[in-house]
Amino acid sequence: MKQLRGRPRAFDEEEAVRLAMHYFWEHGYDNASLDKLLPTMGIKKSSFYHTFKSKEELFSRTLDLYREEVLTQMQQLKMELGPKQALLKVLHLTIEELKSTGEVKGCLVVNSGQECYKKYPDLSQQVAVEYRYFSALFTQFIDEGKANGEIHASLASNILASRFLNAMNGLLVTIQAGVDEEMITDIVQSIAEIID
Amino acid sequence: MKQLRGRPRAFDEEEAVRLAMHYFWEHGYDNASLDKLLPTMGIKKSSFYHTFKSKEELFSRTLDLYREEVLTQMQQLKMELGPKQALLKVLHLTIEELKSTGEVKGCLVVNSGQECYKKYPDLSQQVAVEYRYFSALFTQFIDEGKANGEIHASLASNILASRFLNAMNGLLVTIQAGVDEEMITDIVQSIAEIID
DNA sequence: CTATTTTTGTACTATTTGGTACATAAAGTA
DNA sequence: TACTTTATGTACCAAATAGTACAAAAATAG
Repeated sequence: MKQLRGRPRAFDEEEAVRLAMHYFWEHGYDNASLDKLLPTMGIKKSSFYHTFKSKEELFSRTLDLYREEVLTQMQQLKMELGPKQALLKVLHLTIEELKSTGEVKGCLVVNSGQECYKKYPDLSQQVAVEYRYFSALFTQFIDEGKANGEIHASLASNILASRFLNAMNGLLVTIQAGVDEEMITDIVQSIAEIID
Repeated sequence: MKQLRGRPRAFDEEEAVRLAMHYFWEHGYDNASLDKLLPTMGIKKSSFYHTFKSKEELFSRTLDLYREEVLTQMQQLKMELGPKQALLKVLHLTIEELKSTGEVKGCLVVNSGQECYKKYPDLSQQVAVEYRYFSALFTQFIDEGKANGEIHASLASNILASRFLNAMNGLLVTIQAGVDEEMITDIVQSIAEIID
């Protein structure tokens, strides 16, 4: 699968997408202008448009990459901590980030869901797809937690997963609305109890 | 308090702010360009900058107006339905909107919290202020519901209010992420139970 | 060495953005 | 009527935006 003809590419495509992903994650889609994105990716405009069709196409790839990476990391956490503690770890990572940096980036997929809603139908639809991956994994983890004996909640696992995800989504919004840390701590506790 | 000198204003300032509020609510702050906002408000650029300092200043006024209007409407609902049912009505309005229009505008203050976070510090701070008004009213309603005997939850009212608000924030995000209506219905039910 | 193919660097473009300049219109005041 | 004050209409502007044009560079194939 080696290069046959023409000038060889001077950058790693996958790595460029990864760098873009982090920039989008930090700044959002619209707010990530190409003029700042391209230096971050370490390539020039001509290379960009030669490799990627458009800004939207690049963003679409970062959404896929993000979902892949998060899912992989969660599987890793599950191996280390078990399914229930893995879910709780994801929850706690948010407030650890808040306490250490004073800010919170949130979830790229969830953020994009809000930013793209009613504005970028294609991206919006992709967000729905990516979200279902998270939902499915959370459901699976909860199932395993029940089998484990770690989770005692009686409701269906997919119901518990959607409630857990919903409350976590709210948590990000609530933090961004500037609610006191004390309240945040209580909310986190109440979210954890969903999968008790 | 009548006009003394100079050409009289040809538009109603309060009404212009209200029209702007609805446009911002529908399209978001950044996405509401002056070129579309001004026709909506029914005024020209010169009048706009003569009356309002800047786009940001106008938006600040719409945030205040929005909070005032929502709080007034909630007081009205409380008089009609009592405190607990008023809170539940606010919750249900979201899915009624979703079912009738297929979309959801959300809460202007909450939406702005996310859009302005890390980008417009002044607006972000104002959002935190407005949010506290909501939080305080929700707390008060829950207090009254307890006194009423309608609400039996044992936790402190401000805790319940923040959990209720948090879950409602999540609901908007979850809807925008494209989750099935079946799940949404369950989530709504679980939110209602917070103030049972 | 020449031709072909692919990538890259530089310059440009058309549109949209929030905001200004400035003359004119419409009122009150002397 | 002349003067002052406030509001409006039209034209403009500088910056930023995503995306293009095109020639030069760097590789392989013959």
